[in-house]
Amino acid sequence: MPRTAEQNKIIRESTQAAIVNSAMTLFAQNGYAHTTTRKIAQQAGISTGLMYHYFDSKENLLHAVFENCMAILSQAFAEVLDQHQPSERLAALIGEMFTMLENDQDFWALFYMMRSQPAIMDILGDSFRQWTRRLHDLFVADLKAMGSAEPELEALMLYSLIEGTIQQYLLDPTNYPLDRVVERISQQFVSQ
Amino acid sequence: MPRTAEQNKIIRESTQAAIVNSAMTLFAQNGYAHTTTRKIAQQAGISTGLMYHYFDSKENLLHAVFENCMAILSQAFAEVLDQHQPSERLAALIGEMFTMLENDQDFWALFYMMRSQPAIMDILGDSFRQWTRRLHDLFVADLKAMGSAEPELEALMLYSLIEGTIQQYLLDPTNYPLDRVVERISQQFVSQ
Amino acid sequence: MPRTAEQNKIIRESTQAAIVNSAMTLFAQNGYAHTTTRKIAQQAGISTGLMYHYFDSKENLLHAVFENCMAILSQAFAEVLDQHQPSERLAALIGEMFTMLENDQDFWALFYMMRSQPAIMDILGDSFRQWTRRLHDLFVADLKAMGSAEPELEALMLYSLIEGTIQQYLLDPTNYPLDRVVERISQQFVSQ
Amino acid sequence: MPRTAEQNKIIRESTQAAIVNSAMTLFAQNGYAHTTTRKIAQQAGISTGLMYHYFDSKENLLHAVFENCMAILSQAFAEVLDQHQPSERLAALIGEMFTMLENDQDFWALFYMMRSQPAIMDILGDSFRQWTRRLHDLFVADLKAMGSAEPELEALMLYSLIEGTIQQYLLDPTNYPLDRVVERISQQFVSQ
DNA sequence: AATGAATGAGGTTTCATTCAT
DNA sequence: AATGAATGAAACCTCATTCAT
Repeated sequence: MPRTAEQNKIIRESTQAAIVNSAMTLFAQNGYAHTTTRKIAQQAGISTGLMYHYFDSKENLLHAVFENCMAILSQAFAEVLDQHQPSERLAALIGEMFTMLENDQDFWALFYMMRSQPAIMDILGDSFRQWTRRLHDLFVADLKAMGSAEPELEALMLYSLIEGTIQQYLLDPTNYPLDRVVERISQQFVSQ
Repeated sequence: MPRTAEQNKIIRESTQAAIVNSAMTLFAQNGYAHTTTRKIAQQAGISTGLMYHYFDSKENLLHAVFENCMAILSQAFAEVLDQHQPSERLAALIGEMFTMLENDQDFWALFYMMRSQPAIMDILGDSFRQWTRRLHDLFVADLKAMGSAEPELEALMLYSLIEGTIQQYLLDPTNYPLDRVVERISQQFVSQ
Repeated sequence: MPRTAEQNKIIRESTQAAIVNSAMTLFAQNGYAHTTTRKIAQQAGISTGLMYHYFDSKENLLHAVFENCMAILSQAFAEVLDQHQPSERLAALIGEMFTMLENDQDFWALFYMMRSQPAIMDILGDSFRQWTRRLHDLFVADLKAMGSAEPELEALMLYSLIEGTIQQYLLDPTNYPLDRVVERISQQFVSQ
Repeated sequence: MPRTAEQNKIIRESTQAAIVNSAMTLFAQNGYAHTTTRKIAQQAGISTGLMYHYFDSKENLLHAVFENCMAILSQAFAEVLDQHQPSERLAALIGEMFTMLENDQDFWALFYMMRSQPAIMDILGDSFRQWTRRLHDLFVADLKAMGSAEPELEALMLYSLIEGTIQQYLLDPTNYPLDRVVERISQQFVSQ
C-alpha cells in the first residue's frame, strides 16, 4: 500500500527543507562555487540523486536558497510591522536586523556573498533590487511619519549605515563593537 | 641573438601587468570561480602556459590581484595625504573614494566580491582586516584633529556609511543618487 | 474487500498492455536510449515502481516490445494467409505491409530502429534473423507457386525492395511517392 | 621554443582523425548511446579532456563523424564519376557501394544506425535527406542517359533495392549471397 | 496491485595545471 | 620567454532500479 498523499507531503517538505538548509549553511561558509552538490546532499543526509528530485540544478537550488532568505526576512519584518506603530517601528526594524545578525551570522554572510557575486547577480539581480527597494520604501515611510525633512535621502543614509555596519561586523565579529554602533545609529535616526 | 637583460625585464613587467589587469577585469565582471585561467591568458594576449611562468597558480594570481588593488588604493591615499592638512584631509579622502567609484566601478566590485567570498577570505582575510584597520585609524586621527568627541565611534559610523553607499551604488549605478548621498555624508562628517 | 482473481487478471493485462504500448510509441519516437523508464510509466499512467512488477528491467521491456511487434506482424500475416490462395497471396502480403506502413509509421520506425542498434541486436539479433527467414520462406514458396525460375533470388530481391522502400518512405513521408513505388513493385513481382 | 604552426597543424590533424576514427568504430559497433566519451578517448589513445579540446560535445563529435562519412562517400563517388562515361557509370556506382560494403561493414552499419535513431535524426535529418537526394539525382541522370522510360521511378526502385540489400547483408553477412544479388541488380538496371 | 521517495553508479563535461618543443 | 597540446581529477547531473509503506 502506498503512502498517503499527506505522508508524502510531509516527507517532501522535510527533505526539501533539509536540502535548502544544508545549502544555506555551506554556501554561507564556503561560497557557492566551492560547495559541491555532493557535500550539500551529504550534509542533508541524502543521496546525490535525490537532490535532483527536488531541484533541477544547482542554480535552481540557489534560487530556492534565495527565496528562503527572503521568506525569513519577510517573516521577521512582518512580525515587527504588526507589533509596532509606524512612528516607532523604525527602531524595531533596525533592532531586528541586528538581532538577526548576532543570532545568525551565516544568514547575512550568505546574503552578501550572493549579492557580490557577478555570476549570481546575473540570476538574482532583479530580486535583490526589489528587496532593497521594498526595505527602502519602508524606511522612507517611517521617516516621513517621524517628520523627517528629507526622508528619501535619510533612508538612503540609514540603509548604507546598516549594510556597512553588518559587513564590518562580519569581517571581524569578535572585535567589532556592534552594540555601541547600533546604539549610535538608533540615536541618530530614531530618537528626537 | 638573445634579448638583453634589460629587454627581458621590460617584457616581464609588461606581461605581468597585462595578466593582472586581465584578471582584475574578469574577476570583477564574472567572479573568481567563473573566470578560467584560459580566459585570463587570452584577454592578456598570451598563451595559457605562459601564465604559469608568472604565477604559480590561480590562487597566486588572486594574491597578486589583491596586492595590486592595495597598491592602487595606497597610492591614491598617499597623494591625498600628501596634499592636505590633517584637518581637511578627511573630506579629500572621502572625495577620493567616491571619485574612484565613479571612474572605475570594476575596482570596487572586485574589492567587495573578494571580501564576501569565504574561499577568498580564507586566503586574504588578514590582509583585508589590516587594510580596514589602517583606513579606520586614518579616520580616527582626522576626526580627532577636527575635534570629534567620540572619534572611534564616529570613524566606525563613517566607515559603514561609505562602504554601504558604495555597495548600494554598485547594485544599481544608473538610479542611485550618488552625488546627493556623498554631499550629505561630507556635510555630516566634515563640515562644522 | 480484496479484488477477485478475475478482476486482478484484467487489471494486470490492461496495465501490461498500457506499458508496452507506451514503450513502443516512445521508443519509436525518441529511441531506446533516449526514453527513460519514468517517461514510459508516466505515459502509461502508472508509477515508476509499478513498471517493475511487470517487467524486471528496461531490457526485459524491450523484449516484450519486440514480441509485441512480432505478434502484430504474425496476426496481420495470418489473416492474409488465411484469406488468399498461395498463388495470389504474395500480392496481398506486399499490400498488407505497405498498408501497415501508412497506417502506423511508428511501427516500422520502431522495427528498424531496433534492428540497426548494435546494443539491441546483441539481445534480439537471433529473433530478427528468424523473422526475416520466415518471411523470406513465404516469399520463396509463393514465387515458386507462381512459377518463378529463381524463387530464392527473386525473394531476396523482393525483400530488399520492400525494406528499402519502407525506409526511404520513413526518411521523408511527405514527399515520397509511395503509391507509385508500391504499384511498380507489385507489377514486377506479382503480375504476369 | 614553441612548436611551429606547421607542427601544431600536423598534431591537431592526426589527433582529430584519431578521435573521429575511434568514434566511428565504436558508434558502429556499440551504438551512439552505448559508447562513452571515455571509451572513445581511450581507444583514440588520448585523455578524456583532450577530446573536448577538439569537439565541444559528444553531439558535436557525432556531427564530425557524419561529415567524415559523407566525405568518404563523396570521394569514392567522385572517383567513380571521374573515370566513367555517364552511360556506364551507374554500374560503376553500384559496384562501388557494394565493394565498400564488403571492405568495411562498419561504415554502413554506422550509416544506418545513425539514420534510424530518432535522437540522431533530429540533428542530422536534413543532411541525410540531402545526401539521399544527391544520389537519387545521379541515378536519375544515368538512367535517363541509358534511355529509361521512367527514370524517376526506376531510380527510386534502384535506391530501395540497394539499401535493402545492404541491410539484409548486414543482418547476416556470413550467409547472405551478396554476389548473386548484386549481379542480379546490375543485370536488371545496367545491362541492355 | 500500487506509489513515489530514495539510491548510487556512471556519464558528460570543465578546467587548473603540466609538458614537449 | 613562449606556445598550445595534453592531462586527469573532480564537478554536475541522469536514470535504471530498489524500498518503505
